[in-house]
Amino acid sequence: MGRAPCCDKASVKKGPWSPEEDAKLKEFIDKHGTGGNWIALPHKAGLKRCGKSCRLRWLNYLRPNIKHGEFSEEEDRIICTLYASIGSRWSIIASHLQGRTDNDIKNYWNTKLRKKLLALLPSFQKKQSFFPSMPLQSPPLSDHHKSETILNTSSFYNNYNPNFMNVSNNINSLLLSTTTNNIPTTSSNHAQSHTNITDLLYSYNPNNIMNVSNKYYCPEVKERMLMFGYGGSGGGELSTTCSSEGGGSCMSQMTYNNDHHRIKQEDQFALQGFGDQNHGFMTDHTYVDQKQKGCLIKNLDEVKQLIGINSSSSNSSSINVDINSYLMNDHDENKTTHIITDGFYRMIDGGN
DNA sequence: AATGCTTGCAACCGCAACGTG
DNA sequence: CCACGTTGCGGTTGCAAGCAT
Repeated sequence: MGRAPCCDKASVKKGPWSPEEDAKLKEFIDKHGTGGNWIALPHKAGLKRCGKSCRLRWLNYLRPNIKHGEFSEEEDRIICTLYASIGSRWSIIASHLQGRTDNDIKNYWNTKLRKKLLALLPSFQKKQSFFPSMPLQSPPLSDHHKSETILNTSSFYNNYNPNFMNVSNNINSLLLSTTTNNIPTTSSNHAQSHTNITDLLYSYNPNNIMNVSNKYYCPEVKERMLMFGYGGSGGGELSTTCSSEGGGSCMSQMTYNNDHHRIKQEDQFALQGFGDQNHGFMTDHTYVDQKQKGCLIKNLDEVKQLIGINSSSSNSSSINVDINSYLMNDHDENKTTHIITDGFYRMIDGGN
């Protein structure tokens, strides 16, 4: 037995909104607000639309101060930074970009920005093995996405070369220098594997392996690492056997207990601060609230600072963008979560 | 000019979280 | 505490426009 539909699908219109519908919705909300009830709104406004559809239309298109059009380099960097930190939490990312909607950012990422980053991947293809003992699998691709040739995760890791630290000097040059011509694609823009870009963003830095304990636990990261195939034992547990010594030959060791609710509730603490105090980019050392223990980005200014676009420096290459050496300090004794996530920024920063 | 392919984006869908009685 | 309705979110899809052949 399925859940009750949110509206009578037989009597609601679907598909693109007409200018008349837009005008009706906008006029109604301008006059009366949403009334705190989107389900009832279309009826009151005289629209033959589902409440969810009205809400979406308003939020993504009709509400004031929506910004459409090209994303700036700064916006690119912010998106990349936040994506590397928190993953596909588009609403959170959108909250850091004035006038952008989560849908906009999601589309932009999926169609353009990810390609820029993927363009970096061929640099790793011919490299030597780095995670030979670490089986990885890609998530299933939707039909929409299956047609594209992708770099598989295993080859990415298996072909690691420490020299990849020097691939690019900074994120700015990365974002500017890559073109779609470099991208190993075949037929569909939809087909690039999320796995691969995530691998890129999460690529491992051996210099950091010794520093990952007692850092700052990022539940989203833990969750996502499993989503992207690091968890292989089916019951939600993963234990990657590897050495964390001698320069590091493994990136993670963790146990996962399917505690998604807890993870979700910690979202509220996300974006308040993040980083690795051992790498000297935190502005203070009081940011770890034992109650919160979140993956925390303090604010946009900090993000900008971390990625080298603060007011004091327009040269992002001069700044160590070691912003994702998070975060591994799960105080639950039943779990250990050691994940390396700063490779991306180290990589584009030349490994400093 | 016609056709097929690719791209970009608006919109839909389903699920989880949240709020309320 | 529970049930149920609503909201918010992220993944996915459909389609129009642009591009290549």
